[in-house]
Amino acid sequence: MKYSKQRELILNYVLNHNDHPTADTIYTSLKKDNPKLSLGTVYRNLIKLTESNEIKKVSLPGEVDKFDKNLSPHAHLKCNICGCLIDINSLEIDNFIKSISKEQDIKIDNFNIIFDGVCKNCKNN
Amino acid sequence: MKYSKQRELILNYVLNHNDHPTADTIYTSLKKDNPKLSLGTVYRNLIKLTESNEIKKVSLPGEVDKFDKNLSPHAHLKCNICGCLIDINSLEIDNFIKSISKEQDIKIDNFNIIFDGVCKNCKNN
DNA sequence: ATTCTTGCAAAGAGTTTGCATAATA
DNA sequence: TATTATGCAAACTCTTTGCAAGAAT
Repeated sequence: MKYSKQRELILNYVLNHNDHPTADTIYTSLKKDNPKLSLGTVYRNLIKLTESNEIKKVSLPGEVDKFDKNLSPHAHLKCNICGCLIDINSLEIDNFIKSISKEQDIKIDNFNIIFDGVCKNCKNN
Repeated sequence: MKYSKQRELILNYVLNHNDHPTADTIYTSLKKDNPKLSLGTVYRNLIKLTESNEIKKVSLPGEVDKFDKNLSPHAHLKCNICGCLIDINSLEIDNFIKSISKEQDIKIDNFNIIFDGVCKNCKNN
């Protein structure tokens, strides 16, 4: 993979944002200082960065794909109140994967877990 | 909601298939005996049937939406070998939801859990 | 010099929608 | 008769792709 300034900008954008940006968010934001940047380039680089495991893709049903700097296996919670999407890191996930694999006699290589509900902040305010 | 023959056909199709059909699969199949059926009608009815909780929608990342007659909360396993998509019904899921809600201090109303891996059949053959 | 990447625009897949007509209640 | 649903086609959103020009090795 050859170096490109565009790819560096895109990667840095994702690494510096905790809010799971979309391709279009990244494009619109970076275009301000890089008027020649094209949306195709953003898509192509997000795919490459995902394939090289520098970032992760997060797919929510009925929503545009989002990108995540958090590489560890984790779940997501979509809050119905504030609309935020937050990472859920927990040992419970690993326990769950292990016990369900054993119980169901299946092999789990990867998972996609999304909760709909209310985040900690909204729940306690 | 007014009765329609098209909606009945679409609902029955989903109820009689265990393989999580897509809108297009349903359309193509029903069109054989109902040449005037339109894809728009299929989409509109699948939305209505989902809203009235007669069927469920299953969204897999990067794949077309699928529809499911299994109304109980459950997970899915996508087998990397045979390509099948199977329902995972287990009490472990409920335990997981409860313990993670407590641990993270969040409220979970709904979930979307998809495993990638190897199904029981492929694993043991 | 060769290979990879870009910008641009067009095409693609899947889904939704506007509208006149038809069916249901 | 009033409301809801249909068929058809066009529109829409998100994403991918072909190609000639430009940048990196």
